[in-house]
Amino acid sequence: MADEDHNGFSEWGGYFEAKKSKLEEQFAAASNPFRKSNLFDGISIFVNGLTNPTADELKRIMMVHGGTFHHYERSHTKFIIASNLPDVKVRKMDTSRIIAAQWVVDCVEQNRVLDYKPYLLYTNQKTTQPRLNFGKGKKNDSTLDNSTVAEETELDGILKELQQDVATSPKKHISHINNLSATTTSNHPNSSHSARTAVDPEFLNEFYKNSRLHHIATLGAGFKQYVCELRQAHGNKPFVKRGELRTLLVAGKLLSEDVSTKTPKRYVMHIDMDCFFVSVGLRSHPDLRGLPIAVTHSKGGTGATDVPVHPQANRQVERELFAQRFEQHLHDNVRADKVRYGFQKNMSLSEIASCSYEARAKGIRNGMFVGQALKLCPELKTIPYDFEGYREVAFALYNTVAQYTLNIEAVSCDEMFVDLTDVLQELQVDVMTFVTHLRQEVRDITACPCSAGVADNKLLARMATKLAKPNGQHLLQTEDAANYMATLALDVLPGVGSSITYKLNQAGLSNCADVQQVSLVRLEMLLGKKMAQTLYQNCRGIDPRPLVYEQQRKSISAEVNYGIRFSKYEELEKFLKQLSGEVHSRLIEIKRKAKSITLKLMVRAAEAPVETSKFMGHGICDNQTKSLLLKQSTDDLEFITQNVLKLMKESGFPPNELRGIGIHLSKLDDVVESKKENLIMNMFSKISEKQKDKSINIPIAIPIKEPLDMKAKSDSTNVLSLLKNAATRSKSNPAAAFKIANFFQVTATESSYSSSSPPPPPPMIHVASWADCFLNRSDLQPSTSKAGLARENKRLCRADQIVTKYMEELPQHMHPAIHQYITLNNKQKDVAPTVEQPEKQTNIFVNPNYKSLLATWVKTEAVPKPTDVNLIYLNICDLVLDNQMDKVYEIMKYFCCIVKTKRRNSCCWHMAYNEIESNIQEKVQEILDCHIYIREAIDCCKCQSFRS
DNA sequence: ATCCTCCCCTAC
DNA sequence: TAAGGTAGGGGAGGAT
Ligand SMILES: Nc1ccn([C@H]2C[C@H](O)[C@@H](COP(=O)(O)OP(=O)(O)OP(=O)(O)O)O2)c(=O)n1
Ligand SMILES: [Mg+2]
Ligand SMILES: [Mg+2]
Ligand SMILES: [Mg+2]
Repeated sequence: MADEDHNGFSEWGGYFEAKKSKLEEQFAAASNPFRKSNLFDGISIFVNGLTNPTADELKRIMMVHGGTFHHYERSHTKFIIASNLPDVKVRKMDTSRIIAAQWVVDCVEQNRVLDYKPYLLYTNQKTTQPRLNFGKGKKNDSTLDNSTVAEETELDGILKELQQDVATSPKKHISHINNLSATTTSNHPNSSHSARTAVDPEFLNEFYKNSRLHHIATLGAGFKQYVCELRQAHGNKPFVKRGELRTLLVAGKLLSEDVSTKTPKRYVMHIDMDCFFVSVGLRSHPDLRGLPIAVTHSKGGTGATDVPVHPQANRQVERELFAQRFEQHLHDNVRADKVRYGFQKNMSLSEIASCSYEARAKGIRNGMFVGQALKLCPELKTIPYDFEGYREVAFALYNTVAQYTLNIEAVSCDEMFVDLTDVLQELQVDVMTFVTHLRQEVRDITACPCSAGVADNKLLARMATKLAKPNGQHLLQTEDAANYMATLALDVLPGVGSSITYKLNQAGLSNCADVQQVSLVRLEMLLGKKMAQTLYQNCRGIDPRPLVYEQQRKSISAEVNYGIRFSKYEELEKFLKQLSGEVHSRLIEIKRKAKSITLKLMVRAAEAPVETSKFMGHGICDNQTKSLLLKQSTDDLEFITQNVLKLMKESGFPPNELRGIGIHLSKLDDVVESKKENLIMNMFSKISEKQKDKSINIPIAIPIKEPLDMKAKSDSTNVLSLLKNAATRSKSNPAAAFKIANFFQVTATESSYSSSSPPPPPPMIHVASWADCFLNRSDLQPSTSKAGLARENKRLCRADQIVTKYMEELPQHMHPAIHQYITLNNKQKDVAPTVEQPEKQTNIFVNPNYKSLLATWVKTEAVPKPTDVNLIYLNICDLVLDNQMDKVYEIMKYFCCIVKTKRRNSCCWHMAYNEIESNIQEKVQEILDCHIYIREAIDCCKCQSFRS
């Protein structure tokens, strides 16, 4: 609670504190004196939309009977009370908690907590998981929080702070604000179906929500970022936790005596959670401990051995094709078995994300199909995913380690390398004593076991972890390394998978001992230079790689190879646009720009059956990739989308043959140290820089120091007022107005071309389509024709150059939102030149373009200025007073949406929104004696935790 | 030589 | 039914 004053948070103290205490007081005052029973003790509800009794009434009932009323949905909200909800929204929700208001009434009437199931609104529920939101704070989970140290150290504070702000990938950010005038349209609660194929607009969300691989990838990337931020925030401060541990160890007489004389030795630790998903899952299924368990989407049991299979799917054929194509996989045990048994009739092809060690004893492995696993172990129990839980435990793991050292190389959400040399040096403690303590701490906090290996390089540390698992630790001495390695199979080496193992096997090498006997040259012939070098060293236990603490991202992508079934180009195009939006928002999230766009396609192999064995799977496919080098790096959605569509068209594949689509952005520009000082000023100066190296003579009107002047004058340096001033000023000061109008008219003309109309079609020269090259495999060497195509593309690029230049350059120097806003104001001024404006500034929302303005504000300001928040609030208030409730609703809805999508992790923005919203609610209450129903507020655990 | 594009491979 | 993503390393072969 005391850690809100980092990163400009404190600016928010006032707003935020006010809100917090108000809410708390409200509740405390309302709940205590009037309580009649404890009927709803421990039960919380959130009212979504219009209900009978009303939300207010339900709130009163809950309070009177000891329950909790949530003003917005939280992760731990027990029930959502609703009467009917729009279909679209229902799909995004966990319908198993949505019940009718009547339940509350009936409970009170009978004075007991009734079974809620008869009151479920949606009975054909799907158990979907919320899609990962990395930036969401820890939820108030007792297993995690109760056991953390009572006193909050400084690092602790930073940890908690940063935990909120790390990169995210939330997947449920559309605002749910009920229309004020909502005469709730007729909905069909039971028509709610899951999005089966990518044709359904909800598919992308639904898929990502449920994709384990998406979740672990996102988490992994998040933790790499997290480590960077922790390190940057930490500076040279001491690690408080080290001192505590030292005291503890002194008390227990566990410090090594002679250590001070030892030559400093390097200690690399590798730490990894044991069967991560399973361990997390078992926390809520304690009865299943000790049994063979798997985490999977499939329910398991008999259902999984008698799964419905599409009548036109042919598992036998697919199995054989797979065998032909991926011969090398048949020598990989897991995959070979997957082929041999997995494709048997009616066996579930759902993958096991993680299985318990009891299951492993029966031969079950991570990644195996459920059907096959059930053959190995018919009593295998399955448990569902708990993505939120993985996030929490992963944070706990990282945070625990981070309190001792930040020499951490993040590997994945359940795994990292740590250089312990420093800590050990300071603590003068034996390595394994330290590791024991650390692991115990992780276990205490997470209730999940982990294992750790220590050695003097990463490879051996990994090997040591393998030896240690499960729930153990191991120190691998370098002297023993070569001998130990000799006993190992090849594929246990990191970087050696089924293909390389296969190649080596073909060459007569079947384990590390064999490879140790082989010359470097021979390995090079087999595997290429780099792999040979690595393998040559690794099989001897040598690994010179340093730990990389701050990992710099090199690319970003979004890919879906599941549920891709299109019949028309329009469907495909719609999906491509969605997917472009997805990568784009990820790109924005990391605040970078990309210079290269790659479209990756999975296309049904000619021989492969149209219906895949795995439900909605990609089956056997050929992969194709096509990339485009931009003239300049971009983060413009429209531009990216257009290029993606262009690449797609070039590919020429029929939509119905596609089985997977991915968009990759690479050649990212350098990271900018976010000096969010005054973005708008940067924009102005960028324009003038551009001006210099451009030979076109655009009259530049705003001297760089103009905004500076404004800054000085208008006591607030915020974007909003700057924008407003720029606009107003143009009205009151004709000279300035001329200049500004002049300038923006020029740029606006160019940009309206670029943003509203698609680029002109390229000259119609025959270009061999990408698919042509691919489909007529027999005709041409693909490489030749591809090269030809590439050449062709480049030429076309050059032909478009002049137009393209504008299209690419303009949007990134000045945000279209901003010039549209300003231009519009100026245009209006031109059209109806000017009654002298009174002192009172015009309401921002009078401008038809207010949405852009809002969006720009949210996007450009890392931390919203109180002045701006106030301004927005006052402006909306005006509308309320003016009884323009439709507009108020519209604004709030949009604002909420923007904050949620653009500022997922920024609690100061969440609070800004909440602040405005609650104040507006009050105003509405006061003036109109009614309430704007908001279905879902900003959904962020961190903010919530402040209030509870 | 060195770069680039289009792959393939691996890991979680 | 099922949710087969994502990032990085690196090789082959052509362009420069
Ligand atoms: N094919 C795979 C491999 C892993 N994972 C997920 C689930 C795992 O729990 C998590 C961590 O992967 P690990 O390789 O660390 O495997 P486990 O933690 O499950 O087991 P171990 O005890 O071997 O580390 O990643 C997955 O979804 N699919
Ligand atoms: Mg693990
Ligand atoms: Mg792991
Ligand atoms: Mg391996």
